[in-house]
Amino acid sequence: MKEKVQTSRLNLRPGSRTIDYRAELNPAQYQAVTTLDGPILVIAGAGSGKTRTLVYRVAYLVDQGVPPESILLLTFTRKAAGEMLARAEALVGGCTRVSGGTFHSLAHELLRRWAGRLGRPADFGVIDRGDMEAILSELRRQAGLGEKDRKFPKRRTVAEIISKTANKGGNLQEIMVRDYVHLLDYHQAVQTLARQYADYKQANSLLDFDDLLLELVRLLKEDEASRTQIASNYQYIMVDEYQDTNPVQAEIIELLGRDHGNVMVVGDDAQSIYSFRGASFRNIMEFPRLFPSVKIIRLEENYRSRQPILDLTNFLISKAKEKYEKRLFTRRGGGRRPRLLIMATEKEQSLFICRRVRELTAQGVPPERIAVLFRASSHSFDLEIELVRHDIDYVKYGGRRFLESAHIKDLLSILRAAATPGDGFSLTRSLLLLEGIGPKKAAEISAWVGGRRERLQSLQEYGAPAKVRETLAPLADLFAQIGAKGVGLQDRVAAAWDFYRPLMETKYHDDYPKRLADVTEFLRLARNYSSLVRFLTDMTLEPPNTSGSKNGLVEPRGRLVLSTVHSAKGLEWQTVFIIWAAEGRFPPLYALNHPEDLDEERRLMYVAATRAEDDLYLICPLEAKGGMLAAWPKLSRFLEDIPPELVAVHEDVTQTENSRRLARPPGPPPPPPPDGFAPGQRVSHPVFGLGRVLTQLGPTKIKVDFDHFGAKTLHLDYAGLKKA
DNA sequence: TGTAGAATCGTTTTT
DNA sequence: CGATTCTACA
Repeated sequence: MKEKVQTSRLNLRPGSRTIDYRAELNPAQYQAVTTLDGPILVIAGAGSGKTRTLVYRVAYLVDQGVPPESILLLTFTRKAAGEMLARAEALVGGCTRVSGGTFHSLAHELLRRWAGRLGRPADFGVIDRGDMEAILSELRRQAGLGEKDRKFPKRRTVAEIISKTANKGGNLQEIMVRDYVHLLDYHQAVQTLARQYADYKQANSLLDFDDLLLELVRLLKEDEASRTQIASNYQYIMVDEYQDTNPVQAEIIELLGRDHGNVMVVGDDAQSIYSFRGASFRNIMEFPRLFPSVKIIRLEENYRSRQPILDLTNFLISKAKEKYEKRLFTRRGGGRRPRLLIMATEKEQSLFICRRVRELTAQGVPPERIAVLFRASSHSFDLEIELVRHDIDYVKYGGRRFLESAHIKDLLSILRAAATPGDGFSLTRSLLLLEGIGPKKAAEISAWVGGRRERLQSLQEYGAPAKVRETLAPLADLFAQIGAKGVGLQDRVAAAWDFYRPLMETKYHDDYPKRLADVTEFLRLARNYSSLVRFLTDMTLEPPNTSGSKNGLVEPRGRLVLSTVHSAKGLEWQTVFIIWAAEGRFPPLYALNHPEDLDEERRLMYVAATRAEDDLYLICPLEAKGGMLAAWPKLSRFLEDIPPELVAVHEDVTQTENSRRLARPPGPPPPPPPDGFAPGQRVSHPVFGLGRVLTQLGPTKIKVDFDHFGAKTLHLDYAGLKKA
């Protein structure tokens, strides 16, 4: 069969080193590694050697004579895949191939090969969330929906609703009733946009991330012959980070594994942090329903962190409302208690980290063994400024990515338009680059092309004044050049760049050099590929998150690591700083009202804290800033009730001023005491906006129902509440 | 009418 | 910094 999927290549040569499985693994790990038949569910705690177990299992299976290409290894993130590859190579090395990658890359590859069975073209384009949002706002503009209506749902929210509907298989209205009650007025409009979006994808041969998985399920379900044939390629299926999968992914696993049941999934319910895209830790508990003969193995020994860190993380997670009991322990003795630092300002926080990183590296700790973690990528902006000023080199994971920059999107859209003539979306974007062509003409021309390759390559024949034809000619030539047979990928990419370079020079004159560096990186990445389509889809499905990446992971050698908590999943460092552990940031403001969201935020804090091996710093600047924080600056609720013996408050940074601030929250200067508010009175709050007074609970306490944040109890001295 | 450029706004997390 | 909205001009 030629339908093997080889998205990532795991290079292994068992025998290049003798592995003594029994000695190198603990009994539970050993059992997981060596069980050959039937489904296995591994419930594992943080730092328990999950990846190690999977890697050893691959080696073991190969030792047992299982052909490596019939082992399918699936992970949720490309980072996890990269990590696994790296460890596997460290373990053995060699050149054996294992099938695998992310669910999305698997789906993409299978769909391309089997597109005919679904009656769709094999050269569909794949669009990411940014593309989806761009399409939605264009559709909204065209339909003239909610013009000048400031309350109209943002394109991001519309995209979210549509994606949730796809993932949960429910209907759009139900989803909106449950999660977007405040937008229910717009339900008709959203419904319309959803329909138009579906039509748009159909017309332009596009699939979004959700479609990839859903279409694969459709293929496997509707065509039993295809399913058996595809499934027979994989004798063993292994899934890492199973708590991050959604029901659609679970279905894929079931469909691929049901013939033999040799499916092993590994996960930790306490680390489920992707519910916003339909993942649920409940999936783990659903697994035995999919595979009733499952064997359940628990890995509870932690090999990463020292006991004082585990004491704290055990406490953190014990407060979660819903969880499966698990108590991690370690044999790693000694270690210091995690330190909790309250600072007056963000600046102090940044300076403290610079100073401490300097000290640590002076003591011989490699910078790449130190990480600073935060809830949202913007939280590190000030720190980044200070790091540059202190000449401390760093890499940053998460946040704005390479592909989101306009210049890379431009270049990519030219290549995509040329490679997939049906992709009118990319064609439109390419056309917009040309002088004198705006949204109207671009849409017109794109419609005229209508997916026909001949027309794409002779754009100048589009009936229009000579001036427009003149503008179009170079682009048509370029498409012809890229689309020509027998041209190598490098030449195609180079041609696109030759075309775009002068445009970029004028369009982004100010920061041309900075963007040029990105393009150079883009060209370098292209050198690893020989097929244009392959390159383009990898750019969408597994984009590098910054320059200098390998396996989607930046080599941090010699550099401090900055990361969002989401991107830190699965990684570990000797020393970890968690910054902005403050109400309104971690947990973020928008989570304060939803208990389920708060539970996920708590797990997020748990994931962050469990990344630390030896030392953990929790830092909270008591500074209200830009309306990001709660009513007044306050330590994160997750850390507030920690028993004092579990953390150390570091004295030399908690200066007198800070102690005073701690004793009484500072907040904005208290407004003159209002005369009192009557129930029903409309009020406005600096952070929560408009609302209606419910009851006054006492001289300083009042309960207000905010339009966008629900009911809240406020302290009148601090809240800055005004009559509206 | 449609395009280009200036001013303003807002910013979770990810496949 | 990118998206959106506003304004000037062809």
